[in-house]
Amino acid sequence: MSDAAVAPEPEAGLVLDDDVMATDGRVIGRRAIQTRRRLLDVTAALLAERGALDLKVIDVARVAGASPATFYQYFADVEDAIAALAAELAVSVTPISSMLDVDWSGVDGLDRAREFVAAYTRFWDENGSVLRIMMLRADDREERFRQVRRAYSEPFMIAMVAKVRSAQDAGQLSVALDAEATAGAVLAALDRLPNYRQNFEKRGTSRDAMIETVARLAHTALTGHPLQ
Amino acid sequence: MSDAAVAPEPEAGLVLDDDVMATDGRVIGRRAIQTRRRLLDVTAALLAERGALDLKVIDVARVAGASPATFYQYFADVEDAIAALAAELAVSVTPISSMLDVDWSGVDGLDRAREFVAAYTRFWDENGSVLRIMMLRADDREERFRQVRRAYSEPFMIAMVAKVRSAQDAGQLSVALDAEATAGAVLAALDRLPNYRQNFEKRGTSRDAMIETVARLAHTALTGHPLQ
DNA sequence: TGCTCACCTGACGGTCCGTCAGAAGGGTTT
DNA sequence: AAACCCTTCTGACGGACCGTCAGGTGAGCA
Repeated sequence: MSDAAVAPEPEAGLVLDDDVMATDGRVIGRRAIQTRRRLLDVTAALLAERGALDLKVIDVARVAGASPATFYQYFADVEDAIAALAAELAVSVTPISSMLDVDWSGVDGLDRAREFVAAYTRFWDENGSVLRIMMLRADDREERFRQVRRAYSEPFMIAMVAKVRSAQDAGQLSVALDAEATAGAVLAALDRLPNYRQNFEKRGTSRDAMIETVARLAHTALTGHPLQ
Repeated sequence: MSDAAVAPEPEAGLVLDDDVMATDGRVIGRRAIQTRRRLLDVTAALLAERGALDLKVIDVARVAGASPATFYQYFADVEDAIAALAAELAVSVTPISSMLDVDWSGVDGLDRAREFVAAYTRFWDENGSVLRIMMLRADDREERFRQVRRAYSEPFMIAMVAKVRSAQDAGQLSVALDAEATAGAVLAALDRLPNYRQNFEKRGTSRDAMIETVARLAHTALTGHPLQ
């Protein structure tokens, strides 16, 4: 039969599919978990394909081979599904924030910075369509997304603030710089730059050059080492 | 008298209410211009008040005291109105991009940087709800918003790239830094940081400290002067 | 085979969209 | 001021999508 709707990615990854509840509060079983996952995967796919504002429940359901009513069994609305996707990303990004645990003040600090920036940029390339909505709705003061964004950003902020403080303690970095603001500025650049990439490439700036440059700027801002 | 033929357009009035067309292509008169403006103002107000995704044509029309059909006479849909608002912002931001025309390499360079960052942050505080959608939809590869965003960002990019290049020519700044990417990183930080402000203030970082810190980081990135 | 319960869906009232044809406004001519 | 005309506005409508029921379906088990 060719009536099979889009086959969802079998690669599950580190998802929190256990302890998931339906909208009526009951804990769901194995079959329901699969259905929910299919709906989430289709939501992510359509989000990447069309834009952010053209996402209809009816389309997600149809592509997932389910009825719209099924969608509402697991999510209050489309944003609820996007929030669930964003919460998964907040978990799956931790390997990247862990990359900040190594010291950047040594001779290979710039190499570590470069690896980190490359990994973070790649993560945005892969998940930008969900992350962008997370950012937008958090900026819009939607509490649900603010919480998810905090969970997402916190590890980066903590690690970067620690770098700034230790550079300041070592006398490498001016204490006129606010540690939180410095970390925030670096993270802000990392969060927006991947979105500018297409424009850069149109102007002749390659992805690698962008990563190299941002790595150097971040390295300087977080360690106080001179710009090289 | 009032219809002086050769009078050059006073480009100061940052609104493009002249030469505005209805969706059917006809040039509209004075009464229609007022109606259109009312609809735009209400759109901006509701956008700031509720979030980005909860904006209905029917609400805009009702608050503006018009019929939904009137709205469609001037805009194809809600996004079209937001794009028009963003286009106005791209014009009204030019006084701020002009602030970059002064030199930052002298002893008062940091003061100029601080003034610039403060002005740009304030502009985001006032117009963030429209700018955020412009950014999101441009990131979503919506051509209309990409064009508006380019018009908005271009003056900043040009001026910042010029700063980087001249610092590199003067031997103040490493040529390992790509000029476009450096300018983009600074602009990226400026575009996202105002949105993090609330979180900062919750953590005890004041608005002024944020501006001060970002000004120092931007000053260093664009001039090559050491971080002070 | 038939039972059971977790899971799924058809169908429906309601809201909003986007588009007409025609009404209302307001300026000009007679 | 009445008649005219062009611009601007709107009531009303078919259609799309929303979100919610009550009831249908099927996998596992006796």
